[in-house]
Amino acid sequence: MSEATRAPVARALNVLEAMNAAHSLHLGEIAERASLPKSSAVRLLDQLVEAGYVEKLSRSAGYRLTSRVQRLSWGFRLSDAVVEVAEPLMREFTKKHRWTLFIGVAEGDRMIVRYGTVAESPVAIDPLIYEAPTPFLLGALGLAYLAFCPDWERRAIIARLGRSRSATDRLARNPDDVMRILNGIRKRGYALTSDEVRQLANTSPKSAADGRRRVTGMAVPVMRGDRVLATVSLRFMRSVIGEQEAAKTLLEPLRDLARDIEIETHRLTDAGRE
Amino acid sequence: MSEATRAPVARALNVLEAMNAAHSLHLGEIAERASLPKSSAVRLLDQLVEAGYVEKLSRSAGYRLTSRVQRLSWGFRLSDAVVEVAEPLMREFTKKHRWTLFIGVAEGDRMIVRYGTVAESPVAIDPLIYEAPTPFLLGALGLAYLAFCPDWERRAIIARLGRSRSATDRLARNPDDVMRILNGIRKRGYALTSDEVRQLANTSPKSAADGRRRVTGMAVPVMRGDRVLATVSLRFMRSVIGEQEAAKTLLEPLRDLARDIEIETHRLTDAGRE
DNA sequence: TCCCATTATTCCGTTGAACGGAACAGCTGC
DNA sequence: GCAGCTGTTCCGTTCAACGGAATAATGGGA
Repeated sequence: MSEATRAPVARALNVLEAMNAAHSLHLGEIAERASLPKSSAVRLLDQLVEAGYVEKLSRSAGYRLTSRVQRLSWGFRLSDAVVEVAEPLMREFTKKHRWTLFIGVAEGDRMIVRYGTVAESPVAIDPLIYEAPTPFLLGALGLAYLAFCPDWERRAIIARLGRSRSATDRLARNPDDVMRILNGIRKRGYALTSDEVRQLANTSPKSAADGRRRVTGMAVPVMRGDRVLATVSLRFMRSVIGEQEAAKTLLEPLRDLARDIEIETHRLTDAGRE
Repeated sequence: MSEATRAPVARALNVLEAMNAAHSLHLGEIAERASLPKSSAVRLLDQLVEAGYVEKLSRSAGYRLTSRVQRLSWGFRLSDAVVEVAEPLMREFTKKHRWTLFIGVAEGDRMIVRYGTVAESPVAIDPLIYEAPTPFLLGALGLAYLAFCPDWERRAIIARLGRSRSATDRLARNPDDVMRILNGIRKRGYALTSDEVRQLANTSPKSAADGRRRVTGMAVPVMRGDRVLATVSLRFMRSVIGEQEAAKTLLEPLRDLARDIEIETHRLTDAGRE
């Protein structure tokens, strides 16, 4: 028992990683890549065989991963990767520019806020509710998603929203209005909470959306090909900085942030092994 | 300490699987899905966090998988899945029809024999060498691959073989001959070792291929869309059963086998979770 | 605002599983 | 046939894993 943390699970996972990275799957190489004595490697491999993740072929052929290893990462989606890489970048952004950021992903017929830099911002605007679902049409996050997602996806979502029981979703009943607003967003390159929502809300007298909101969200998409992986929204108070000025000074950094997230996500999910 | 195998690694892997399958990732659900007492679940989750596979968000938000889980199955390719599902089906086939089967996948500029039902066959023809690489042009396995793979892939492989130092690969120097033979195979629906190889070998006087081989391979592809995942070859002795008769009596079962492998592979790799 | 039900977290004594060095066995190639 | 290498098995030691129970935090409802 020499040095590093004697933790069987970490070692076993190291073995699995080693097998995923290795070329040949002989005991020697596995043990070496996992930095384990061979006797330990054998024991752990036996357990992995027992558990069904690894198959032992023969003495000479060594071991092989089984399809069961897929179950260990099935649930990890691209949207999780985006959020993961986005978090540190978002914190950095907020430390520099003060305003709070939120990132959201689409899930079914609504946007889910997955992270926010509330703790890093000196300006406490919104509380952070993890995994908070918000209607597509009520915030910059959702509007940005709809504006930049592929056409077929946009049609599908809006059609579904129109059939929804929720009052806010039913703003999508006039697809023409929605499409006009989304076209404006696409042309401009970013979504704003206030004006677009106000426009939609006015079509329905008793809307929950309040035209006099003090806080505005400015959102841009994080793309992957033609798909929108997530949208990032910058929240600022109109009493401090007007929308014009916000767009002038903050839009560029916000777009850079989105681009950085795209690049890092790509590296994280498509990168080779080793 | 109650019942089942007290093995930390198996438990930890259960936790990971549970997290991949779960909807919400609160301690309660994770522990329940993994059939663990909560205190154990916490301990294992801590280890997974420590090892970087899981992230703890907050008390209320629970846990989340990190992108690192992908490393646990990166190396598992479709070609591995094919071989895995093929093995029991091949054994069944050989028990029924006596002759030995081999399955091979393409890897770079050669075919790799990944499994053979040598143990199940009463007729000992070939030894089984796991992971044995064989040249593309020297066996039914490789010829079947080349015949049925997409056109762009065929061109690429043949071009590369033509540049190879190996004498057998260099049979691909006359692409026209090769293409003519492959066309024949495609039209017929299966590849044979003997005649095609003899034709190629004759173009090069001192070839390793022996026209008087006693054993013939009859190979069909296992497809996925337009890609060839693997090829399966039936090996029989010409002294016992002629090629005509083999095709008449064994081709149909062989094709059924290939189809079954295709179906099962699809189920294994595309199936939903839970 | 307080209280209660629910859920997460921490503690701790016990125990058996994990550990690796070393001896042994099996295969390969010279 | 022998030498060298690689995988396998054995075994005494030790400490990490274990889970029940006490404790703390949370959130919802009145």
